[in-house]
Amino acid sequence: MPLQAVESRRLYRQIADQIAELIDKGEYRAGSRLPPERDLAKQLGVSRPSVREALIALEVGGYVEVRVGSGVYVTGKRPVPAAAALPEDSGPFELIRARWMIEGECAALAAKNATKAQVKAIEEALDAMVRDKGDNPMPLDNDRLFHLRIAEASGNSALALVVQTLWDQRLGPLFLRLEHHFDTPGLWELAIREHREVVQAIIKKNPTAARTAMRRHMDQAAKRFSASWSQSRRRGDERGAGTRTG
Amino acid sequence: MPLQAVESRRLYRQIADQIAELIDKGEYRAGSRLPPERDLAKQLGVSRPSVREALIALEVGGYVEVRVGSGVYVTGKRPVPAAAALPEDSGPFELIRARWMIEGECAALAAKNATKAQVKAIEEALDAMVRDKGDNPMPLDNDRLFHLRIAEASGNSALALVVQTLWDQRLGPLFLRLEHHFDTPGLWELAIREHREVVQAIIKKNPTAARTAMRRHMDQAAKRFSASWSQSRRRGDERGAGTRTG
DNA sequence: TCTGGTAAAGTGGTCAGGCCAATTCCGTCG
DNA sequence: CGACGGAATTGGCCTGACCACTTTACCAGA
Repeated sequence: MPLQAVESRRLYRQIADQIAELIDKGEYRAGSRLPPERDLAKQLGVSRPSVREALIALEVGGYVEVRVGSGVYVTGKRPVPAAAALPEDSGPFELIRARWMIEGECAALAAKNATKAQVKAIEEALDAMVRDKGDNPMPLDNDRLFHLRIAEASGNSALALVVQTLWDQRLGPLFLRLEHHFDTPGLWELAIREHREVVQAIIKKNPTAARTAMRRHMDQAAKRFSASWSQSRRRGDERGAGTRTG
Repeated sequence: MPLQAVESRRLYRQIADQIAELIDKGEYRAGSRLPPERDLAKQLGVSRPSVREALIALEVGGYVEVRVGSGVYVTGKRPVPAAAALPEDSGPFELIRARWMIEGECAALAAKNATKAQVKAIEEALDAMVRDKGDNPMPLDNDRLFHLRIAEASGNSALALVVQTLWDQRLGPLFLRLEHHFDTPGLWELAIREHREVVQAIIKKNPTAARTAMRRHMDQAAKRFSASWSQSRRRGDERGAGTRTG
């Protein structure tokens, strides 16, 4: 009975993690076959449907390949542990704080290193944001694009990757509930103005100003978020560790 | 009978595609609830387990969110950029440079915020590294663990996520070739010494020293990497943008 | 009337057992 | 020795059931 009742995560996830761990540990090597579903079920003390669900999760995750009538095989190609995610209990402010730090440096580096083409790409993203600020989901996409292009202009693709990863966290279930609070037209207007300041600092090749402008943008974003946050979550007790400014 | 026998793909994939299509077509909007599993099963002419498998596939794909006792909800967020990866042409130095910046701050924050338990966890990782420095794949795992725990001790889970993401990039094809160059026992000894300095600064709650120690560790890592890099790649032309110091 | 709690309905989570279809394995026959 | 064919293995899918959690509706009490 390796599985606890208290475990709140759904069973198929526990099983999938367990199997994935065995694979990582080298228990089952790439190309080798996993035990039959029935055996796994018995071995783990769960039912076959649960094992099947776990295997499907692993399959869409690319960990294993299922061949009918033959068995389940380990693919071995672990294409970068499919996008780690933020823990459930972490508030959005930690995320914004991380972006404050990282994107501030990105802006500074971009001011130093950006090519003309990259500057143009950044301006285009900003223009698109201005143009689509009425439409519902669009400004957010363009907002993302703007920040991504600045990160790319830093000349460090690892930083660009990080910015992308952090931005993608907004797709998590936690943030979905909040995003529609942002649709107030006035708020987009403010965000655009802050963006413009960042762009101007980059054009002037002034790293310090670019960093300051980006950090200010993040501070304002935190404030805007804060309003809808406390509004939609009354039992709030965010620890805010690492959230405080510096 | 909407489903054909000739269809060779597995049933849960067909169902998942069908539901995803309905979502894309706007049949079910973001945030709205899907019909109950039982209804979907009847409506599509399949059994509930098959519907469940499809929903799990959609869930790990990020299309929907399942809330027990309540229902299945559309997240509305499509692509799930599933683990962005570093571009092929980016050298390892960009990655190290990004870590220089981010993990330096993590160390500083950890020196400020770490709990006793977190400090202990960091020390344990270091001890494990000392203990396993002979074994082949182990020190790298413990190295990863060490850096991860410092990031966690920063109190900002978004930063921890970033560190994890960057570290996972080492699994990419580019880096696998190089890692075995690190197996020289003397190099691990140096790395451990650098780690120890970071730990001591954290224990002393000295953020500045912690940041400096971590950055020095990264600089040294870059140097070590540099040796095996130029050695295994003669046609070198790394642009090194963003790699230069600061 | 309003408020509070409790019962009931709704919904996902999991299990058991079964049958079918594809694949694989192995012994037999040519 | 090789080709054939049947049995065993294994995944695919189904029926039906029971449980736990959430949401809703209703009724008693203030």
